[in-house]
Amino acid sequence: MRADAAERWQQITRVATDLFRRKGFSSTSMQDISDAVGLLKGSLYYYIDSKEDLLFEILRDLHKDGERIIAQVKFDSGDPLTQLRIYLKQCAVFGAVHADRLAIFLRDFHYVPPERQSEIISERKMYQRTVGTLVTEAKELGLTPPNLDVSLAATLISGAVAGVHEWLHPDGPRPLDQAADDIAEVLTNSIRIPSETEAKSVAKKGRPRAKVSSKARRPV
Amino acid sequence: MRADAAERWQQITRVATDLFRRKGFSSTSMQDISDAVGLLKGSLYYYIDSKEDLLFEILRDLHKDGERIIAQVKFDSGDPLTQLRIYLKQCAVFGAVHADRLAIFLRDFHYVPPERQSEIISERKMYQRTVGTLVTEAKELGLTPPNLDVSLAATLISGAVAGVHEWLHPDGPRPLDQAADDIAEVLTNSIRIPSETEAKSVAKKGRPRAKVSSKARRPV
DNA sequence: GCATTGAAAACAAACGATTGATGCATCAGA
DNA sequence: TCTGATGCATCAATCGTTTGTTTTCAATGC
Repeated sequence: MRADAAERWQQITRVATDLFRRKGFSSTSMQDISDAVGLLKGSLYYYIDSKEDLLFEILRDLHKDGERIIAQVKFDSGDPLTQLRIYLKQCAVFGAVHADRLAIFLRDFHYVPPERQSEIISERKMYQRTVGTLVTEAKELGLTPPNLDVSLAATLISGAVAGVHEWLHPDGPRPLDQAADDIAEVLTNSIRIPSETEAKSVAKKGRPRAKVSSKARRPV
Repeated sequence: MRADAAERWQQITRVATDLFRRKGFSSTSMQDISDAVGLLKGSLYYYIDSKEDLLFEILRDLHKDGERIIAQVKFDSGDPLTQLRIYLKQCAVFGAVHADRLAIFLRDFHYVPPERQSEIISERKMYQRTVGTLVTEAKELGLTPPNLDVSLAATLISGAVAGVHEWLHPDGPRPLDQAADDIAEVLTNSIRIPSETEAKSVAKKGRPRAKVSSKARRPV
């Protein structure tokens, strides 16, 4: 077999990932993909079975990468909040590194044929379940406010870390590791018991606030 | 008796909103909409100029509702963290109530013709700017950890509250007002100064876990 | 070392279906 | 009768996909 077959496949998935991310799955045509690859659109079907199949392959690869990352997280040290922090940091890094495919997953997953969805969807539930477990344990140990709604907090935190991919980039101004650390800390802090701090009286004079500027311009 | 023109228009936007939410903008056809409304697809063009125009009208209505809600928020009482809590609560309620159009906005906004996007996009930036301002003020007053990354925290909180619409429903098990209150509190708590709490020794049977030591210190 | 061969890889052309959109006819109510 | 509202037929373009053919190139035989 030709050695560049695998290379072509990688090229196709890479190009398709980029287009799906930018334009969305259903408004990306096979023509778009084949143009970017440099083939005729019919030739793509030598590598894939269908457009939905291509989406499935991309997301399944993401799924595998996600499983591998999660398996590397060590849960055997520290209190639940420390563990949660470590876990959330990993999630943040993962989101930044795989932002493209993650965005496609969160937005276009429903285009995957239903009978093939189950092979992918398990991972996300496990994400949320892991967070939920750690939050629950933290509350049982008295590390959280006693009236904390565990389910709500876990869902909120899961959703927050799932949205990180939209704005955290691996090549941003700050090192990714530091930013992910901060993210994990802020999110973990959201269920910690706050100290009763008084505001230092830094009297601010009349502050202009963000205001609704309705420049009702009608370009129509 | 031609007053049912407005009624038809409402019906069209309502049906389109539902379809756009469930299937996405680009995979919802005019045929789908006209079928649901009970007209032939050609007849829809008596009410709209184009498919993108219909999307624009829907999102602009959402935009207006958003502006109205924000204008009602009172910023003149309490410390920044209290104000932030109030603001985030309003955002959460808004997200739950207008979940359909918000989901469309966050996912399919880029289908709005570029020359019309500016009329809508201002609102979202203001959301984030308001959060950023309040977080900054809180830090200046010493209400947050001194090493808090203001920009990161604000972005994180904004993203978290923007994702609430995916899981918070007005007719959920808990009253919407209570749930939104909890959400706002948890998110505000994320930038509060935590107290150094020690975990109560709650013996957990089963697997040995959660070694509670003096690891409660926060690095960074 | 060169010609032959056969599968891999890509082209070329078309398929039927659907897309958003248009123009005109028609119908009903004021 | 006049006008707002809808039906009806159709447009060109594009969609994802299929089929048959051609090109490319490494392995093979001699």
